[in-house]
Amino acid sequence: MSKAEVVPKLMAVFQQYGYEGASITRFSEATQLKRASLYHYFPNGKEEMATVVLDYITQALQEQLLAPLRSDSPPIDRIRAMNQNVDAFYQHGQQDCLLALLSIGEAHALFQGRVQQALNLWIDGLAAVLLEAGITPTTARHRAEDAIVQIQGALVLTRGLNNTTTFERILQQMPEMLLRPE
Amino acid sequence: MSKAEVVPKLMAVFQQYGYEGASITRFSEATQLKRASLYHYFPNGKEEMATVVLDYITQALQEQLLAPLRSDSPPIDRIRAMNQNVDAFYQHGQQDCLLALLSIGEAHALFQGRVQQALNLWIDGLAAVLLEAGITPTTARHRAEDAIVQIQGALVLTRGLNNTTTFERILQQMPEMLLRPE
DNA sequence: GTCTATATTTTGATAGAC
DNA sequence: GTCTATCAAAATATAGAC
Repeated sequence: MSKAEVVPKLMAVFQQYGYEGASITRFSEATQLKRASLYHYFPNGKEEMATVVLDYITQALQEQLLAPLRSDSPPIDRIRAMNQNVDAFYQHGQQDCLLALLSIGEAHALFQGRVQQALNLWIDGLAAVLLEAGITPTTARHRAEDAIVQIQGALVLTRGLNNTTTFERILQQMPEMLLRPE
Repeated sequence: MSKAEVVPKLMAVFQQYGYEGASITRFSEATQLKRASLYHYFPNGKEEMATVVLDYITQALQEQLLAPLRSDSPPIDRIRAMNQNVDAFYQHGQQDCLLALLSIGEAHALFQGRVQQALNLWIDGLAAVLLEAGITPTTARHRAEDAIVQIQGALVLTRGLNNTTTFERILQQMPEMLLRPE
């Protein structure tokens, strides 16, 4: 099995259990590899696994969420395209966000830099579209932050209420929220 | 030391490390009690501790966040009063929300009922104020959900960006967001 | 109510065979 | 590259003294 096949399975474990809840045993079950095999791929254990997974999702962020924002369609259609992929990315809100999970507990100190970088990529990508749509810079930045705030908050509520309707509603109202007149 | 003095210290550990990251050793350090003493108070260990902490914060939610919503001031002032306490409750966004943390990993199955109940109390309390302010029922429910979404999302961003400005801005714009014309 | 001591299980990690 | 075997450390939990 190649490393490229292993990483998404590790990601799934981190997404389900968070950093401290993700044990080597759980990784072993998810990948069908014994503990020692995992250490062959990742000599520094869990911390290295999380680093690789973070790089993997940062690339997914760029390809699946940011790329659609740079098409030549009208701004509102680009945001809708991103949101369709957001919906798939988080499985209608049923999948936790790793950037949020890796900010908790001892993971926070370890991965703060990478998490911050990924979130800023996302915010900057959204703000760029809003600028193109004629929104002023400060407002564009604020609204882009609000979009990520709403996605992350909706994920929390989806889990807490055990119900994806809020997540879907938030995504639906987001394009017009972002592009409303100032 | 009484149980009432112990509970807030346990809460702080859960808030910092999440459910799976909170170990009996960390509880022992935080309370200055040896492991066995903690089992004297909570024979069922960590699960019972989390249950008691959840009841404790549900009460704090009612007293500190919901009570201000039932004053006889104008709706906008009541929401502002709640938000002042939200700001203190989460220490300007620097303290994680236990309702979010206890929805992760194995904690989710254990505490889903209590978490859902607490979140619905909060949403219902906010929606009631919006109804009094003349907002129609469906919109009131949606906006109340949006408020909790924004608070939770802002907490995630505060941690991820290592910066409380977004949290403060979200709280500041929330009263007018909630009461804007339909 | 708090402690020491101890038992048990789980976790993280490594050595070395194939 | 994957495994078995093994270890040390940490975690959960209990018994019983004071």
